[in-house]
Amino acid sequence: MDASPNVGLLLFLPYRAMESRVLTTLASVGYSDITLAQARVFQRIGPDGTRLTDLAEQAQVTKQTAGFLVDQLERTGYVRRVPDPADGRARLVRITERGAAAQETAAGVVAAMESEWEQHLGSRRMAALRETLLRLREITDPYA
Amino acid sequence: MDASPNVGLLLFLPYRAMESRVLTTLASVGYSDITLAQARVFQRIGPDGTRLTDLAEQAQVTKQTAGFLVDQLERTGYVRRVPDPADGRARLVRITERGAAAQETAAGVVAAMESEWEQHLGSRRMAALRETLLRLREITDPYA
DNA sequence: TAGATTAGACAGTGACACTGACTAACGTCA
DNA sequence: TGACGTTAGTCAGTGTCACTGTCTAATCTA
Repeated sequence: MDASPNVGLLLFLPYRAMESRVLTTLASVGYSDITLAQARVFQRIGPDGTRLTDLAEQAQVTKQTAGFLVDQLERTGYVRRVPDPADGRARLVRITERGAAAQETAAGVVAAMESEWEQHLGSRRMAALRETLLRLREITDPYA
Repeated sequence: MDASPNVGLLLFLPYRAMESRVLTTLASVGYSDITLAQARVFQRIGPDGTRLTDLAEQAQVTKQTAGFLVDQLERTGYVRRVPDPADGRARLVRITERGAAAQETAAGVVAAMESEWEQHLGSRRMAALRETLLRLREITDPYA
């Protein structure tokens, strides 16, 4: 198993490396009050706001869990809830200015790490990787 | 972000798909008392047994957490602890027969899923994916 | 043999994630 | 239009996971 790990595990290793780099960088520049689980929900919020139920579905957690995480994000000022004009039952989770700033920082880290990978793999392999993963997504992401 | 998700997220999606398929399959054939966190530790156990500290390092959790998970795996009969002949302080975590049976089932699911992916991607792309991920591992896995 | 290191356990705490039960708003259809 | 099923979200309670800090016993080193 160490000789040739399965592809699932091989996918996980770089994913985890990126995730933890993003989080430690965020913490080091002042966003130390955000956790992994919060980030996973946060990154699914669209530019015009997203409903709690949709966030829960995409992050594959229950509505209750998503609500709990959004509570925390709201308390620390990264998001706020506003009524959904289209549906009186629903509310939209929107990113605040603080949230947008954090998002920008995170995007920078992601870009930097991707370029490190490209350095190591070569741009051709990197492009092929991206394309292959997009294809794989078709059969592994129920929300694509 | 939905138009072109970052590579980190793209890596995560198939990984999660495989992980959850393995777990649900295990549960459906009688191994319903194993959790995700336990599985992550379990799959790092070598054929001759592995020390708790090594498991903790590879799974990137603390010794305490690893010990907690091994406790559970021991209680449900997947592993047992035996003294390490080479070091009186240490004990080796070994896979039991029940554990080996579960491991075989899991390996079957992984193989089936990989072949699904190969069907979808074509064998050439699949081989390239595997090779690229192995290269990426060099710079993203501290325990490679 | 004294001192530093290492393997592992115990206690306590906080973060997630779940099920189940509930309210309120929406949509439909007779 | 009003009863009925559905959907959005919350509240309460529970179990799992992962952490820090502290401790012991065995091992290694000088």
